[in-house]
Amino acid sequence: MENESKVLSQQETPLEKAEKDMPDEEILYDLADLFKIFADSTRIKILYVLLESEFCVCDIAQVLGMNQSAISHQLRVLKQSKLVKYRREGRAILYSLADGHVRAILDQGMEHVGE
Amino acid sequence: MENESKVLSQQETPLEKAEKDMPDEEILYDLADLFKIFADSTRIKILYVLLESEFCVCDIAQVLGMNQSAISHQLRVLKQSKLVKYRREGRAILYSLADGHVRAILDQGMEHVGE
DNA sequence: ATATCATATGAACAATGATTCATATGAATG
DNA sequence: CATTCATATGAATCATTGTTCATATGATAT
Repeated sequence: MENESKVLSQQETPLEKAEKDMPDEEILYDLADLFKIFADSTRIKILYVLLESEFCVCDIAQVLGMNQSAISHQLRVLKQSKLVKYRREGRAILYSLADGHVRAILDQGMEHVGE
Repeated sequence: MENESKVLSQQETPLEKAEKDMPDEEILYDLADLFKIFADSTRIKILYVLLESEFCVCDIAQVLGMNQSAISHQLRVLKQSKLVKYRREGRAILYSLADGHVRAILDQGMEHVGE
């Protein structure tokens, strides 16, 4: 007759299961890198501005009360991580959100922050 | 007869709306701080382990192949941000996820990373 | 009580990253 | 074509942070 301890010994332990279910190292790095983008209040502010509409660099800088260079550097980061896209309009370059994931991630975070 | 340009001039511009809809500075800092927690692959790994079950510090250290001190330091960060809780069991201290938000945030991030 | 095991803590170090300043690029306009 | 306006880039600086090493705390078992 099978006793419970014997059955248990054939199953994987929680530790083994945790190890087995762990995503690949590379995926986890990518995930951390994604959250790094959201881990700066300047970038978060930029994303919130772009939730409303597309804007040029100088408008974003004005709303945030920061200099143009700082915003341009951060837009570069956002561009590289495919969270924003851009198009030229006359002299200006208009930035906008690349897709709906940004809003989803911000909203999910806000839910935990609680407001 | 109301013409469209007159109505438009009475409405707020996208820039004004973006400014108005921006959450308070303090909230945005809290949000950035939350994402900072997820912005490190060691902490992400710890959270993934804890998705499975509660574990003691030494088990987590073993699974991740890191020394005990590093894990303890990171658990401190996770504890301070209310993402994990803990209880004593004999000599060991067992850590577990504080609530379901952790899984929700990780899943949302994974969706963008794409796997 | 003392030795042991699990965890926490503090200091030090290296690495990363955000902002500023100065300057370069590059398109548009006169 | 030269000037101007908008944006990008590079170097420098300052702050933050993850890890390690050494050690402290604190509970348990002999």
